[in-house]
Amino acid sequence: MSTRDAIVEAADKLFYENGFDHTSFAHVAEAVGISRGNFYHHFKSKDEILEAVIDRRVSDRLAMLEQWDGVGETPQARLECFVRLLSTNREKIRRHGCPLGTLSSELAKLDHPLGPEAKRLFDLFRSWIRRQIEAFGRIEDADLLALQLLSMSQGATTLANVYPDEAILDLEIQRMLDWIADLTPKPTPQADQKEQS
Amino acid sequence: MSTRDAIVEAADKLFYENGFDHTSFAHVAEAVGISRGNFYHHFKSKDEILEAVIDRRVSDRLAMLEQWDGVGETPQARLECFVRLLSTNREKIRRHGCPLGTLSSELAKLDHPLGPEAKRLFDLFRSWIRRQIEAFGRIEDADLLALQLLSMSQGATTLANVYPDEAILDLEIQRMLDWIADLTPKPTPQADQKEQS
DNA sequence: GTCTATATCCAGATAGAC
DNA sequence: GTCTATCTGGATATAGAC
Repeated sequence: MSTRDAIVEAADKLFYENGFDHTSFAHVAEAVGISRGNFYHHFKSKDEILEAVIDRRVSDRLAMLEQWDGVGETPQARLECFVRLLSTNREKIRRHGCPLGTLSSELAKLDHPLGPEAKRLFDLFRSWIRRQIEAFGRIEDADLLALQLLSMSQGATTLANVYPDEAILDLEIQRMLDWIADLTPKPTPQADQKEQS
Repeated sequence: MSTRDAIVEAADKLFYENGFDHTSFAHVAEAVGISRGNFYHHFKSKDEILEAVIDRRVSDRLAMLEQWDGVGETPQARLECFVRLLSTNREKIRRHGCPLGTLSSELAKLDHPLGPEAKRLFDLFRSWIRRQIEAFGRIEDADLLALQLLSMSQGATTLANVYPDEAILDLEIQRMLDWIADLTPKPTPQADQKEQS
């Protein structure tokens, strides 16, 4: 692996664990095993490293979403991949929150020019979830429902970070799974007022 | 107002807008109109200012919750005060997120010793919401439902911060109001119409 | 490409005059 | 109680040797 990639990988991890602003070159240098001065052969500034980290996260998540596209037979099974991600990473989430949400929040507070770039990560999930929901046939409100699932995941990860010692994340995960199950089109047993035409 | 109070007030605002770590004494000094050196007559360290800011937020929210206790006739009306708070502060939320959630997230990333103190702010709302729900007669799951409402508010504020230009916060607020309405014990199951469309 | 050495700046914190 | 002046450390960033 190239030194550049090693820097981006270590910075990605440290930005997540300790925050972008709080992470210094000294921290990254120690993690990679190089000297501080060496950074500037690969990056002109700290912001350039942040940009590379965001790009790395984008391509990483993009690859993951494309892999999920090949999972299961139903959009429900694919949406469950998203929820399962929270379960798999529960320990990290409890300690450091959501890698997307916390970065976005921090850059917003710093009024950082790359804040809008972090939004791309959310857009990635937003549109992928929307496509799954559209596969249910719910075209009109697919985007709103996608935002709803994203909102649930952000609420779950934030609370799990506040109360790391409680089983809150698992409860929220179950709520999300139930929500996905309720998305499935089913014959309406009780009187339903709607379905115009 | 004493200089000490002025410092805490300005620090509270700046910590919220720009983050605790990123806010320097120079920023606070300029906002208050005093010199940097004067801080140390009132506080021994920056962490002491943070502690005072958290105490201020706690007593501030406590007073607000006590005021809400006198609002309306039903627990539903009181819970709506909580949701209305998001609506009233929508512009600040879009720009800086939730004052509780973002502080808690930042202190977790910094591994700051006062991180657990920030949790007190969540506990305040958690127990207040729980009491309102218990007033509905739902004793067993009141705490879980309180966490659910807190989770919704955190998801809503985080997404509103990510997508400040969209009307996402208002949609989430409506979802929360619907959720509160569904909490109300209903005599006739016929009147139950959920939005499963 | 990687290193050491250093420049520059700004942070938190201190000392002491008034 | 407030100020100015200063200490000290750590941050980003640069220069130049190897």
